[in-house]
Amino acid sequence: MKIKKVTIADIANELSVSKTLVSLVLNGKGDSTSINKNTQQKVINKAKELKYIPNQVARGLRMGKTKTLGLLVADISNPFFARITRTIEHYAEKEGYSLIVCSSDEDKDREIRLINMLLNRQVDGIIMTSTLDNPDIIIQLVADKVPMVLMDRYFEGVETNYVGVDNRDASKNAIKHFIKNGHTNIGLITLTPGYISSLMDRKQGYIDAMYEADLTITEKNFLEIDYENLKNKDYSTIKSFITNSKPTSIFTTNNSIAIGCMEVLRKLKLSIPEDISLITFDDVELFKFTSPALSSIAQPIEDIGKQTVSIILEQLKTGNLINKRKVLNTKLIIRDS
Amino acid sequence: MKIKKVTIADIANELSVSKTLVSLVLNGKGDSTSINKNTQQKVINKAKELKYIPNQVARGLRMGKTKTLGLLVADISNPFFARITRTIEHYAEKEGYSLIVCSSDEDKDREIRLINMLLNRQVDGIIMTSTLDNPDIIIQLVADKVPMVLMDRYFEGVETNYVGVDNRDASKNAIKHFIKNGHTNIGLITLTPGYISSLMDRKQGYIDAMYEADLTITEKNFLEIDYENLKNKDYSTIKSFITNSKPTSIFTTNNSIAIGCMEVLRKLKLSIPEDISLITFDDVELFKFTSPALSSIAQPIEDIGKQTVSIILEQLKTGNLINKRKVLNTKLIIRDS
DNA sequence: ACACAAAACTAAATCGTTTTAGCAACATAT
DNA sequence: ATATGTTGCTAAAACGATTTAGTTTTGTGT
Repeated sequence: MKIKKVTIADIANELSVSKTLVSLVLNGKGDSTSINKNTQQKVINKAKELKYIPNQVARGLRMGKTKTLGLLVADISNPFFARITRTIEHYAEKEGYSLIVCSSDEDKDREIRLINMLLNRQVDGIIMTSTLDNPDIIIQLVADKVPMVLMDRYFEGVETNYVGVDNRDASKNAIKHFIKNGHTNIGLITLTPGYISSLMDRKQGYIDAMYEADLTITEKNFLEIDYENLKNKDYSTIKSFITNSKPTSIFTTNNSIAIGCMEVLRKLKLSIPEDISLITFDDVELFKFTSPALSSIAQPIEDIGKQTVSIILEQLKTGNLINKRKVLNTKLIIRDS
Repeated sequence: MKIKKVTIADIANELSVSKTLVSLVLNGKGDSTSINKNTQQKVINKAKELKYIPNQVARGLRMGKTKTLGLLVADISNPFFARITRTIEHYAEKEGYSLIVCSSDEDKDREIRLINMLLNRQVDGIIMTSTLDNPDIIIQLVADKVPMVLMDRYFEGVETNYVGVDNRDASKNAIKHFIKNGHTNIGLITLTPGYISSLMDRKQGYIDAMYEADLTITEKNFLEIDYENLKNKDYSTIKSFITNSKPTSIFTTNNSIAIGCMEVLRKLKLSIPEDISLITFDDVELFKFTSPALSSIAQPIEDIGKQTVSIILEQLKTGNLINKRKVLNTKLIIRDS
């Protein structure tokens, strides 16, 4: 049934040499351990002949490293995370690392399970966008010296690596753009788990801008929508928010909310930007082609991925935990909305 | 530097019992091997106390299975694959499987390297959208009894599992729609690696429809664009295709090409559908909101993922290779383009 | 008090690698 | 002739689990 796999022992037996020798040669340590060139070639040939495939699992057990990184995102099907994943894969691969990818679905318990799964699997490091409200587990990971980078979301007071953007400033600029264009009733729609740092900062940026412009903010300016509802495309709360608060402009804190918002506006036969203006965090390629083209805050996705990998690799190479914070720049793209 | 990890031996030592006992208890085999309830509880408590985390790598080595699946897609940042990945993750997780995700980038050599990487890592099975022109490696995998499912793309004459859609029929219907609306000069834009089955079938569906309607087809009806150019947003070939062939309608064989096409049409100041109609394979959520809303062929993404996992799990459970072909239905969504 | 079964537990092998510590043979230098 | 070094190789331990094939202890019936 199951085909017997070729091991180092098979090669050793066929050539009547020791496993040690085979291992040494196959790991390129033949020269430094003064193994006969001839013998080396024989081993290499035999390995090829038998189609030897090294067993990374055995290797991982012995060496205590798996050359695997855990990547925990909120939702891999969200284009923002999908694109980040692609760049992370790209840079990780260069150094021989593979990725175990998983989605927390913005569910705290699920995230904890997944972190444990990744630890079970002995990943060499974890990259994550955490949705936890309580960073105890993260603190534990730091204490256990697990190489880690928080992406997109950090925790106040937790000493670990972080790569993200200046959410507060970016949002502030977007809102200032609204204000400059004469808006005073500006709505903000964000996600319910109120403790996600990136989302909190985006909200704070909104508040900053409003405050600076001496505009009043009340509860009627804010809507928080459940991730679950968003996922199920249940946009009823958005609908009632818009009909009740009647904002002249809306800022959404991520791309999925923006899509929900467009859906609702269309249903309500409200047009953008005539009736309501819209700016959203996260740029998606197609926003350029939506009707109207959506204004958005673009994150430097390529760079986020690159920096993230670079930090985690530095930890893996040096063996020391480091504590870096990279705050990258966003770009406010004003289109027609 | 590196914190010593708690092993089964630590628990055994602290309680002065054997490793065997600990292992048995922790695997829920305590009752069936008649281990004292009291002892069992002690082991469980101690494991919790020491924060024992089972080492999946050691487990994988001993048991010969890693509870990991390899998922090889063309490009994880493409929404089509990102969404499929999400559903595969979902169904795989239910049975305790994690995913090593990687992107071939439509590059044959890269794909071969990635397949070997997955085998190295002893994944229990491989799900892939292969971009190979020569299926020798796939045939070898079948011979080696590696559990596998081809997704989206199959190989003629290779006896293995496949989950996908009826590309030929779906495309044919789309083209028929064009023809019904009076189009005779219908362009088709597809990807260069001409041997990807799904893309070939989509082209064939086009030919079928044209043939049935007695419309002539020449080379001027077709454009193949390099994946590399598409990735780099170099749309020059699309531009010259449109200006030279002057089609009144265009069928694109995937979502990225459609986006490139919209970009070019915009640059050429040609409007959809007045100057040129457009239908594309693959539906993306935002197509609903593009200007104009893009007509498309939607694949049953949820179902593709579900069936794929179900087939690979069946193989893993029974230990037998099976040979299933699931051809699912698409939906032609006619919007305004 | 003795046999016999059931309950409770364990030593050691195993999975496929890497690596430490060392052996044997031969060459070179003193 | 003896020490010293180099070349070429290997045995065995280790990584952390699971599992086979036991052994020992306890309980029950006669």
